[in-house]
Amino acid sequence: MSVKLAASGIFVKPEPTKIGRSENTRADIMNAAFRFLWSHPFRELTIDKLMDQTSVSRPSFYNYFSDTHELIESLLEILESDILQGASPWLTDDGDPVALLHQSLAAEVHVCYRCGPFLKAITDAAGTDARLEAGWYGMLERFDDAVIERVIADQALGLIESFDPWSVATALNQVNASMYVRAFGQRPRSRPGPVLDAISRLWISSLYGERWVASRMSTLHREQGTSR
Amino acid sequence: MSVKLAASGIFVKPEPTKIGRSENTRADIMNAAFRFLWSHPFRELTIDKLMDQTSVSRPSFYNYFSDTHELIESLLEILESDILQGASPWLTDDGDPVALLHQSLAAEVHVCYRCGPFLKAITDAAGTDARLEAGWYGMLERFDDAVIERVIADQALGLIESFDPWSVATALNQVNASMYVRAFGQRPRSRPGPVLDAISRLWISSLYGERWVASRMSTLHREQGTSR
DNA sequence: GTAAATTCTGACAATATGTCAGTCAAACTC
DNA sequence: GAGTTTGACTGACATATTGTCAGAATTTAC
Repeated sequence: MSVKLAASGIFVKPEPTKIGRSENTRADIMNAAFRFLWSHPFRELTIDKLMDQTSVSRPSFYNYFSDTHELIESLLEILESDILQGASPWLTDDGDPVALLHQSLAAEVHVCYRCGPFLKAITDAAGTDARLEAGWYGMLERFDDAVIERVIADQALGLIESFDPWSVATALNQVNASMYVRAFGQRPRSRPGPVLDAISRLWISSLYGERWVASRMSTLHREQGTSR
Repeated sequence: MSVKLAASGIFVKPEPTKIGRSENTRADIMNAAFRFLWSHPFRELTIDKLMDQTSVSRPSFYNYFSDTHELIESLLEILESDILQGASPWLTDDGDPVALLHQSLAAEVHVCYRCGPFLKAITDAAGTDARLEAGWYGMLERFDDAVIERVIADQALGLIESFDPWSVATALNQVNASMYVRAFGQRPRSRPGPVLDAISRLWISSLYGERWVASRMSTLHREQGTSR
């Protein structure tokens, strides 16, 4: 028995067939949180209101999470693997780097569009807790490292101009994260098309040069729906 | 009698010579907050601890601000004018657009480096209060609008390729804001040089094309200290 | 010097959090 | 299937922070 989270594509599944109420309760809480955060900001999430949406009482929350931040952290882990997976073409595959980059960005936009309000909840929550903030920055740094690695490889091939990859990679990943939060974090969400346009322009022009940008933009809206 | 905020360049000045304890107390509180946020994250700011750093008692806080968010909002207003002022060359002046843009970005980096931890406090606080969040987004939108206006003007002159200016301007401003918070928001702060490098590369390559980037980068570290 | 106005504070009520001892139910033993 | 063990659950409590208010204290006006 696994529970699908509405409109998010994220599953929180307890042990598939095993009985034990514990794992079910944990998934129950996580699902209630995700559902709540889809229509309310993180600041309105109290443990009281959250547990009202489950079958157990408020103190039971503390059997599974030490506080709301730890709960968010658990949800964040699920999200990270989802995003990384979509971003893999450019990071790992061989082939036209500009095409692969665009494909990866499209996939990332797609995932983040689908969980925008939750993404916003994470960044809001990160500001209120040191541990979660470290977790969030840790995730961003893992993304940075992956991008840096790819940039260095392409610099060695002469595809990318030789500049300090660290600061540019950091900045580019920041663009994405902050755009997703701002554009998709509150409903009604912005349409993903223009966001992908803007992000693609920044990544491609600052890494590979603007001569590639125009060709990508024209086919953009046809491609965006197909990925992932 | 005006009080200078340590290492920030921001002044909170009560009525210059007038007596009246009210305005002095208000400035006293704002300065205490700024000082506190320089070395502690926003989440650790309680009204109790804040007012311990002033000469009056905790309930007095409510004579001046309805809560901590309103206090941050007041400090934000001071900051906005500071930043806008430095960014004016590219936005309003005539001349080589790439040079002016670089000059504006350098000034903005300079200001934001000087109040990095406070900037982080604002974004953290924005996540915990709807009104402050609206104020923060409002400020970002005013920046967006100014950039859009300039982009449209340069597109009309053929200096910038014709693309949807809204999404690109939004993305570019997001780069800056999020980089400032991440790089300068926690001590030890990153050095401003590489941050300016990365930001400049993104702005210049995505707006005017990468052929301008290299020339800017070489002179960068000599220029950065002189502006403003 | 006295009255009016403003600023300040001690004490209170409200809300959310985290803890814990004790209860309850499932599952295991024989 | 009765008794025991294990783990999940809950009511009640202690704590922390917030926001309010009536009255005290201080400044300003006359």
